[in-house]
Amino acid sequence: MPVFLSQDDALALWREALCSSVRDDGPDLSARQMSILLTVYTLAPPHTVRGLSESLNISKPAVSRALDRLGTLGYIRRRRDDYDRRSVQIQRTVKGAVFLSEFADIVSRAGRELQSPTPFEAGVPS
Amino acid sequence: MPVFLSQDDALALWREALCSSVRDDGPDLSARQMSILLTVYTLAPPHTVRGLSESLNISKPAVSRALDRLGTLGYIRRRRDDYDRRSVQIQRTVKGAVFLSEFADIVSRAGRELQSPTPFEAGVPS
DNA sequence: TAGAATCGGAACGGTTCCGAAACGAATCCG
DNA sequence: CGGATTCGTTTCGGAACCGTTCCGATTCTA
Repeated sequence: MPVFLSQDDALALWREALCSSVRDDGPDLSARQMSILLTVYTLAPPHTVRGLSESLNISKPAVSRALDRLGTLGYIRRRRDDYDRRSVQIQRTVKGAVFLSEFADIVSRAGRELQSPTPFEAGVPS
Repeated sequence: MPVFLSQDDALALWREALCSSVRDDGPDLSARQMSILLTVYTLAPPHTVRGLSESLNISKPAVSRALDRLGTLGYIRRRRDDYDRRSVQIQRTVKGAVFLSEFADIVSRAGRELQSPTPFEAGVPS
């Protein structure tokens, strides 16, 4: 079901979740790295370097490097495709699933704690 | 008003919004950089390097460098505090407000489109 | 079977980031 | 006044990342 968020709520939700993750010493992933990780874990496989590169509009080497980083963190694994041995399939790991599960909790909690009154108007500088 | 999100919805919302931003060639901000930007724009001023460093559990030089990056993008501005000239106040800019407003729209749209269309749209092998 | 196309990744030079330590400037305090 | 403290920034060596280009391996195709 759809969820309707005002601009202020959207930013407050994002801030609360992101700051919580940062405060708890979560890995400092870039937007690209996080989007790759989420794509691999929430959309149907198979996931390849080329597919991620095209769907996210990122260069192939950038995807490859992001996978290096996510692999170092233990969040994904590369596996050669047996039917097309040029290809590599990106696979999920238990550690990555745990990380995203905890992250989802943080986002859920941030949503639950949303207050209606705008903390401060997102306006222009004085 | 609180918003209740299941784990799956939380991750789907985050993925859809983040991937949209990445696809549209949005700046590849790290979690730390984005959390600083959101804090400056959605919580009441004044914002200082030390305050951000403590509230986000990041080292002071890391905050200073993140502000360099956000300043280069034109999203924030530094301003010497006239009452304590050791301090620097982090100020908002029109460009930063525009960026966050557009980002909020992306998040809102992602929420609105939750669990509606095309569960298996991407990455289907040819 | 030979050539073209596709796959992921390595090499390259340049930029950005990290934490620790040290810094100048400004303020506080004894 | 003068020493201690606080503030933000700079420096350092080392690591990660960027896009471009190129490469070996594999598969497709004529």
